[in-house]
Amino acid sequence: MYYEHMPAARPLPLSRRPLTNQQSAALSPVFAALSDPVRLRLFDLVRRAGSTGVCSCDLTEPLERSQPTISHHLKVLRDAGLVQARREGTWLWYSVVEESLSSVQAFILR
Amino acid sequence: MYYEHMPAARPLPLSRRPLTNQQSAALSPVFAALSDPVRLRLFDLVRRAGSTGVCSCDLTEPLERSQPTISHHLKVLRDAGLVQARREGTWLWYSVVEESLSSVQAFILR
DNA sequence: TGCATACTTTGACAATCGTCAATATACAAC
DNA sequence: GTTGTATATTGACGATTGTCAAAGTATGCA
Repeated sequence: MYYEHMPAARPLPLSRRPLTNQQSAALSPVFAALSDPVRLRLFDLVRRAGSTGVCSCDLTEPLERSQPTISHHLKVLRDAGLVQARREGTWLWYSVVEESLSSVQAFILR
Repeated sequence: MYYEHMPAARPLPLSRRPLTNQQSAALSPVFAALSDPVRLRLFDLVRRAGSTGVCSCDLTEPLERSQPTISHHLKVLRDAGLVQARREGTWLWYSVVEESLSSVQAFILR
């Protein structure tokens, strides 16, 4: 059953091979970024704002968390490549990175 | 921009409303279950085994973790509803719960 | 320069997590 | 019963996490 015991002459197509260590290491941070309920709602609010984006200051109230906490969560989402920030004066406008969920989508449909 | 300021007379369709606290609380454990690289590969190996399933004893070696650790991770995946176990003698055959990723899929396409 | 606003970083805390060794449980065969 | 195999649970450990108060940084304006 373990894949090492399979014949090597005809390798499976790439997508049908077991997830490699590197693949899982690259993918798990995306899942981790969405593994917190506050971050899930945060990402949803940002996505809902569309290409215009949403000011970070408008996110603390609906999520009932302190401003540093929201800033922390936004950094996690940013580090995972899920959202991006665009500065406009003192404001930061957050918007989702389009197709950032494609790796998750690919894993589901794998 | 905050949704409470939107007119209430014509509510958005259910899927276009902001993620509720309950929805995020129900969804985040699924993401959390897949947020660890070892569990990601574990889930992938189980899914790869198809409806036949795979014996837990065949999972410790490829993942290079101790038996209790694999057992722990399998429990996390089980609690998240991602995999299920069927006993056959002393063996436990693990298989994925079909459509267990539908909630994740729904969130992505939301 | 100074002040105000928007946001980040630091530091601390309790809580949770991933891991393993040791132990316990479940089942089959004898 | 005993013995052996498969899996789960317990307990401990360091590491990471979510949270906030406090302090720091950045930008704009007077």
